[in-house]
Amino acid sequence: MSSNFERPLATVDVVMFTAIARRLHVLLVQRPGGAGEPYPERWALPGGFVDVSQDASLVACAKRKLLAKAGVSSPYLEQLGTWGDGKRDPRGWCITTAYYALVPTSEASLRGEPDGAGALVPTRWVALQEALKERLAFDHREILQAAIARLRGKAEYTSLPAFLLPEPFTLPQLQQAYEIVLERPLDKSAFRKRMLDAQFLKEDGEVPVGAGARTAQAYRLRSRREPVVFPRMFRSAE
Amino acid sequence: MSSNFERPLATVDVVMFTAIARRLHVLLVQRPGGAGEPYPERWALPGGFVDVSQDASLVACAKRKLLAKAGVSSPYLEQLGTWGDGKRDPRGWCITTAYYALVPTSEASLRGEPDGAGALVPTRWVALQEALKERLAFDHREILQAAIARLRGKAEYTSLPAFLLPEPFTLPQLQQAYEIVLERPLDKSAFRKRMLDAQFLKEDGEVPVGAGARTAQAYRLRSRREPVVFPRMFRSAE
DNA sequence: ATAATAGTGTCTTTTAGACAATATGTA
DNA sequence: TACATATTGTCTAAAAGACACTATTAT
Repeated sequence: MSSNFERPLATVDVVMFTAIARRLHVLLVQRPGGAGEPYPERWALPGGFVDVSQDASLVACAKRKLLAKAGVSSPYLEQLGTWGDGKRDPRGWCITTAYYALVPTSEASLRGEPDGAGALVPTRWVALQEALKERLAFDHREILQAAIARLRGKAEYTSLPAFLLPEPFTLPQLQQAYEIVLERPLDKSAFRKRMLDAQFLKEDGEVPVGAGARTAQAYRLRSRREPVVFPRMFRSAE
Repeated sequence: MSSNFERPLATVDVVMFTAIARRLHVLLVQRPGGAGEPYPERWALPGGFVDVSQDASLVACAKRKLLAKAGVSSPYLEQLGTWGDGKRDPRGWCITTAYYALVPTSEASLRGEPDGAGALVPTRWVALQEALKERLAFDHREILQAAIARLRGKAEYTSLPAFLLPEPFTLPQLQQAYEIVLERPLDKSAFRKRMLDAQFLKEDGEVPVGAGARTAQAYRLRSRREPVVFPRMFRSAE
């Protein structure tokens, strides 16, 4: 019967983004160093085998890892893609479905989780620039680059960067989130018009903004599920 | 060790689109009727188990199915997403990675392939409207809907519908491809400006267009690999 | 000449970018 | 009051939509 094919290994990896000190960071974990372990002690994206007896679905598996590693339970989470071939894992033909998540800055608390043997798995937020210099395990560099491309691409025409902010937030903070993702300055007036016209924000009081300056209008997202799509890209992206 | 987890089943499905008689069609195959077969005799997307001994990668597996079922070897092919949980297949926890392909109209020749037992697997191009009425096997209706949403979505701001056409083609034919995908008429002048400004076409002679009418400029794609991204969406999509 | 379809031009509308000007809070 | 930052306004530019107009070919 067809279901008697040899089954490939199945894993889930998660690219978790957060903004720290005005720079994008990504969560990396260090692989164990034991004998027989692939890529011992290399840094890698958090992930692991799908546990058929525990995970109801692929996305449930991703959420489990998100909670275990970053302590967040419902950030923005989207499937990024699936990589599968006979060579990406020395243990055999292996499929990984990758997700990416945007973790609001304040919630980005680290959790050094004990692994199966009770040892602490080293875990840290790494600036994108540094992470791309690392020799990551498996094809995780390629997956990370795909995640960055997806995030940057969607930032050009959706409200996606808003999910990097804890609520409520101000328009200047939102603009800063965009600038962190896109790595270029945006015009203040055009930015504000665009955001307010898109109808995805609702007002939520005012907040002081420090050091003898005017208070700012605070906003919340109308929906934390999906970003809204703008009718046009930012111009300098062309 | 971690690789001793029970492995889920792994399959690949392909949503093949083509344009026939000014309507989008999708390729469906009929599932076998034998005892123990899930969804016997239901129509389904072409697909099947990843063959670890034969397929170098997931995309190679998708290409194999594309060649076997529709007889095309290098149409536009893009990963759509991956569905995986314990309930979508009665045979067990099953992951499927779905691809979608745009098959140029003239190449859409059907191949009734013999299956393992030598019987012919019923295969047909079905108009989208009809396909969505069918009670498809597994979660193939959901996958099909995701593919349609992706195709329509990308048609709003990329040159994707061009991959439905055999080369060379004319601008009016390209406009028709867009109208078939988007299911709404587009303005001729705005459409032409947009396409020509995007620099993804190169001229390739002229072609008569029949019945006492002016000949049309023919074009080819500069690249059949990737569609180009326009700086703005079609307006009526807002 | 006529019909049919390809291709162009013009005007308006929308939205972004540049950047100056105004508003409002704290020290 | 002075300063810092939020917020608004004005002008220009780019691109799309509407739609009328011109061009070219077969009969």
